[in-house]
Amino acid sequence: MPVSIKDIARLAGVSHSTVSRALHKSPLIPPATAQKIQRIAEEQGYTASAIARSLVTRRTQAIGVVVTSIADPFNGDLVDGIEEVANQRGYSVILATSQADPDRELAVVRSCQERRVDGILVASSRVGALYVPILSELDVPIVLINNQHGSDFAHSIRIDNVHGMRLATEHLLQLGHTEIAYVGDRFGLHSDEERFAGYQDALNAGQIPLNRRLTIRGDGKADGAAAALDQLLTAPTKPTAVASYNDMTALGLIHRAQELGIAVPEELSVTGFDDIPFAAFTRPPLTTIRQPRREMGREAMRLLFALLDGEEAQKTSVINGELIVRGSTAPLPR
Amino acid sequence: MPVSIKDIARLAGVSHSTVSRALHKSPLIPPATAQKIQRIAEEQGYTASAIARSLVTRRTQAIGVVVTSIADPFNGDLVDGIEEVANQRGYSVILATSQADPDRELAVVRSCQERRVDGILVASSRVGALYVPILSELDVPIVLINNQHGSDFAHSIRIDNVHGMRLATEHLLQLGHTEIAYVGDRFGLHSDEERFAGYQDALNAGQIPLNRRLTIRGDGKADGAAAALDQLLTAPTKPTAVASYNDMTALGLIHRAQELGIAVPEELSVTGFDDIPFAAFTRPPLTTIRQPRREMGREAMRLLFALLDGEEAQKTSVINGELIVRGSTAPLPR
DNA sequence: CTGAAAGCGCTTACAG
DNA sequence: CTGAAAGCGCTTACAG
Repeated sequence: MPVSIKDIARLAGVSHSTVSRALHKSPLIPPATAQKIQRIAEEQGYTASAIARSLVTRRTQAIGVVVTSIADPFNGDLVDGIEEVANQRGYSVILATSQADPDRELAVVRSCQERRVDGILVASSRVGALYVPILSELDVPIVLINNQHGSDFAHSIRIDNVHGMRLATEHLLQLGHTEIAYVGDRFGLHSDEERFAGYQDALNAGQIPLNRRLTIRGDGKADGAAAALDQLLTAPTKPTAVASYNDMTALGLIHRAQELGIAVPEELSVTGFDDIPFAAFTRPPLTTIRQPRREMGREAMRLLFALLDGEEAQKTSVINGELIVRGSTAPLPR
Repeated sequence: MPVSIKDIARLAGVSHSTVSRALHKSPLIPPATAQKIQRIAEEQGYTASAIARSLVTRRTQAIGVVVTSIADPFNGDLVDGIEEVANQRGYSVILATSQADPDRELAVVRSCQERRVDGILVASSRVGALYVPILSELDVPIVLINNQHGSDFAHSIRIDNVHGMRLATEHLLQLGHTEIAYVGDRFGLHSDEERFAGYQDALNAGQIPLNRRLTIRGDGKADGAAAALDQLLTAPTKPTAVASYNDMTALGLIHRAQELGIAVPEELSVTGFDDIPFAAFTRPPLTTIRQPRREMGREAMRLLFALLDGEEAQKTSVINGELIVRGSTAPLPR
């Protein structure tokens, strides 16, 4: 239905090869001819078919981005950064959600392949270690962002979880806390293991023995955190501070504490991880570890472009988080 | 580079037509042959080229989605709903951001056209009335979501802004407030005009005269809201309640009020609009008008599919928001 | 400077 | 059941 190069050729009385050249501003075509052809194309509302072009150039100028959910504000920022640098080079983004389901992740990666995207970006990849080879064997370049399987995958960029949680825990130690709890995510999440390791590191460095009763699992969301706090309060020694796996957990903790009449930060200091957009607006505003999401998106896209350009790119780049001190933490009252 | 139908044909000793048929499970091909071909395809890691297929079928099974910014949680939910129903029918989503810039919006729509998407969804379209014809003349079906030009565009789905803000204002009136301020967005936003109209409607119905000193502009964000509150407090009659254009404005208002030692909701009731994910987590939690974002995304996608299926679809569907009463509003103390 | 030709990887009527 | 042929809309060497 849309007008093609042939229609224009007929109208202009030239061959379609000439039209193609004129539209590409080929130096071979004299300006007069080129302008005439361009005018006709304009009049006819011609829009080149990227599909046809891709078939011959073997480039789609499109990259596939797979995230767990686009509704997650974390991914929103990430994709924004990706889009920004993709657009600078005229690339489009094909978005797909994995729903944090490994099978679906593989399926959407496959769909990206069918569309012949030039490269793929996967955030929070959850395919099990068994499937990692499948990803590696794709003949399209792929880079992972904060992947959840520990494996040192082909190319990836990730936040330094150990370092970040150590920062948060050290902050709590410096405030004088010693009974510091850790509320994690569900079992098996690589990032949770790493953050827990950072928590342990800081405790060790501070000569504080690890108290298993103060280590507990949430679910990465507010609800799980509320339940975790209830459980935490049954421990013989009450924590005066808690380092949370992420901001949503911290928010749930604070919410529940307030319901129980426990003042934050006066009676309980709480740290988060992520620095989601609302962390600054909660009451009290959240002390947390900022992940430079947008920048991570940009960086991942740059890495992918480097790969596409055939450059020798580093395999993994690790990004540091930053401690943002706000109002949810306070010195231990003595 | 990827293996093609021809490679498989050679390996299987058949023509590429037969391979094509076998891979599509055509009833023409006997099971034995089909299985053999499928096995070879599997072994060779064959992935069909959607590009080549699209060229002949004239369908890409892709739809273009243009939003102002994907980092905006509002759009995140919307896109999630879109993706959900798109995926059910095997469609992919090509995402593009307009940055709320009309020129860029037109550019990305054009890029979607080049990619020969089967349809286009545009959220919060901001192209001026002058450009609306350009959108209407596309030969690809397009549906708009909450478009910002008042024009009754081809096909669209939108929240009923007048109704929503009337709901919020009526709620305030019922609590006994009479000095109710309105803090809007910047000048010229269609949705702001509509919400303001809803505010006026409720006031009229309640026999409350409109007080211009209580009508003020924010910028749709927390910062602008803080400034707006400062200005509001210089008015001769202080408001006891304020209806805000959106949640971010309400949050900024509450934040600033608390800084100034004004208790919310005891001394000042505040309503929002949108019901962003965090509205339930602020202190006090926000009374607001919920926009069913995900459902709106689903509905828009369904409308687009109806168009693609050649069905007679309604032109505009208007969705009602819902009043969610939480803690930021209280009866006027007497 | 310009056109005819080949080809990108498929689908699908048309013959057999 | 199967293959040869045409064609989707382009790009680009190859001749002239």
